[in-house]
Amino acid sequence: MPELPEVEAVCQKLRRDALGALILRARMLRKRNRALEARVRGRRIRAIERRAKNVLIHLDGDWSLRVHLRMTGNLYVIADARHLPATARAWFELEGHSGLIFDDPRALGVIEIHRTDDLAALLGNLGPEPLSRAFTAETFVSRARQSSTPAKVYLMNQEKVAGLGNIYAAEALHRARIHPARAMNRISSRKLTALHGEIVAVLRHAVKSACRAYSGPGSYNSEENFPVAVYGREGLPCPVCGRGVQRIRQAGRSTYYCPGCQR
DNA sequence: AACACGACCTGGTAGC
DNA sequence: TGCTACCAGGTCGTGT
Repeated sequence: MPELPEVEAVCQKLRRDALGALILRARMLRKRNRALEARVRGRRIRAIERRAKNVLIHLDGDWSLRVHLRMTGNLYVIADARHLPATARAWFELEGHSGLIFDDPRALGVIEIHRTDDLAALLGNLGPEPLSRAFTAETFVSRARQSSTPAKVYLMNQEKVAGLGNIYAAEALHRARIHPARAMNRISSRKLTALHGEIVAVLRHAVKSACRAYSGPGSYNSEENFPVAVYGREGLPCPVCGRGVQRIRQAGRSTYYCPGCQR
């Protein structure tokens, strides 16, 4: 479900609610994982960071949890650890009876424990963080020009840009006026540079919206605050030109775009 | 190398 | 109401 902005909101809230907390015990609820349960017991949460759509929870003793929320995952602290949601995947009892919950109705998410030192290799294939200095227009454009992949599919590839998903890839392409099926190496450098800027702008805006809207349990309603132009709006008028938004299928996913604006 | 597709899971909703 | 079909903000492995 969540893309970079929603995962960022999860991390920021988790820092407020769980940083420094001691894990008294853990329980994997769907499928037992005794190694993980034993390894986190008695450790304190020392840092929480996001890398692409992964939540990294660093513990004492150079152990780290990697959580990927995939489509429906969520990670939050509840005041009373006994009140588990029915869809909880994992439960970490913290000091003071509170609980860190990995909630995941569709059970597509991932939770693993690794030596902190091993994370770099594990996540080594991910592309640059789009909100970091490493994501420059120059490197984005030069890499893009070497690929014949359709623009939307390219943007969804985590090895090219880390953290974009179906919504914000579509929105960035709409703002840059690029057709989602256009091969990257057939887009001008000028337009690719514009696309780079729109990726950053869309994500910055969406992070703010997601952080404002997110409150823990429940869904990510960032759409309430982030004004989507095309995503999920098949048949509705494009807010820029008024033409009907179209939906096509790319790599098994729905892509929304405006046939008037995007060429 | 680059792409499409199914698998992984569950739940919500539209249509008959 | 009850059934079916299809949809969903992600990623991986396999096949062409």
